[in-house]
Amino acid sequence: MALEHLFQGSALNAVDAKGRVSVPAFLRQVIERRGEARNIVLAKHDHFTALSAYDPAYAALKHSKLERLLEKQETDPAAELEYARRTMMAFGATEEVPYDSSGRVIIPPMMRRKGGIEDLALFIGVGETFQLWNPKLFLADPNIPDDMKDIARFRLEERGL
Amino acid sequence: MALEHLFQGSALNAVDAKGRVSVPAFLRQVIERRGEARNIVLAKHDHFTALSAYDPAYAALKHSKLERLLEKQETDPAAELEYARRTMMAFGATEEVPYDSSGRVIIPPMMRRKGGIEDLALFIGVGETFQLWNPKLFLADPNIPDDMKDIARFRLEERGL
DNA sequence: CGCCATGGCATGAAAACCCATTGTAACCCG
DNA sequence: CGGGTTACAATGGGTTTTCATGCCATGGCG
Repeated sequence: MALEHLFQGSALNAVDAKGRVSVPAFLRQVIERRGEARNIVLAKHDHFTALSAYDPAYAALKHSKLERLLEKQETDPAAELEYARRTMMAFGATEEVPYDSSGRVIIPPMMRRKGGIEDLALFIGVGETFQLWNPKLFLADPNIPDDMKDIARFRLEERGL
Repeated sequence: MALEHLFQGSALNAVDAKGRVSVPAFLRQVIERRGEARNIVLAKHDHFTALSAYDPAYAALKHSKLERLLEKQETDPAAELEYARRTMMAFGATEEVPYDSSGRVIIPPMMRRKGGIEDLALFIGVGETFQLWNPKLFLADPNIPDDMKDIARFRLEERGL
């Protein structure tokens, strides 16, 4: 598989009182180039207290990826259990939300809690998908490279924070 | 992988008050031969206080390389974390900027700071990618060969600096 | 009848776009 | 070989468009 259009770049946007955020235009462009949809799929990130996001078309791709993973591991019962867990997470634990004409989505309350999102959302493109972080949690996470944290700090500064 | 068209040569261009720079025509030609895009991807250089730049097609190539690496390593959690870090650096820590009809890009403020770029940008083609340097930092860096510094000095002289 | 969710509108800042100027390098023609 | 001319590159400035975001209007539901 080789996706033509990849998510990249970073931005820090405000979450308003209603839980709305502008999805950065450069990410929306990728979504709309990949397919027709003006929706994004939100999921809790596998390893981080953050949200993972992508376009609906990518969800299908993700499914086939999981299948390939299973096939590699043949008939190992533990692997099958792992597969069941992952597919459940990949589809059950997600929410699809539309963005309006000005590019804003409402982050569903459950996702907002799962991702630890408060009044600021740090968007980070990571190729096939992008992530939404609470910048505070991003800076506190020991698994994030320092160079990335510098970027988060810069984004905060840009806003005078 | 072996790219057909390689970046080579050097040039010294002005950064104007708006943060704009002309990307040298001979570098733009390589970008446009490699793909359709009229964009460049900017990233902080791994080792130097300078920027690394390339075309979007090269970014996609980099991505598929990372993916293949991951699939080889099965589902080891440590490997997945490492993959997450790498993709975050490769895509989150970069910015894609378009150049206009006269071949200029605006260097985003964050990149400008990370690369130490002030009012002059020294472009250096290094094959698969090219670099943007503050000529002052270039001349001061002990890791740069003297012959390269001579070139930088010559570019400065050309401008009467 | 009031409240809350949702979608549309208004604003200020930033970025993309367009045109004009200058210098330089390639080219042509005598 | 030289002089003139043309083409293109780099840069300055001004104008329009887009973006993020606050605010308001609308409408369904209690």
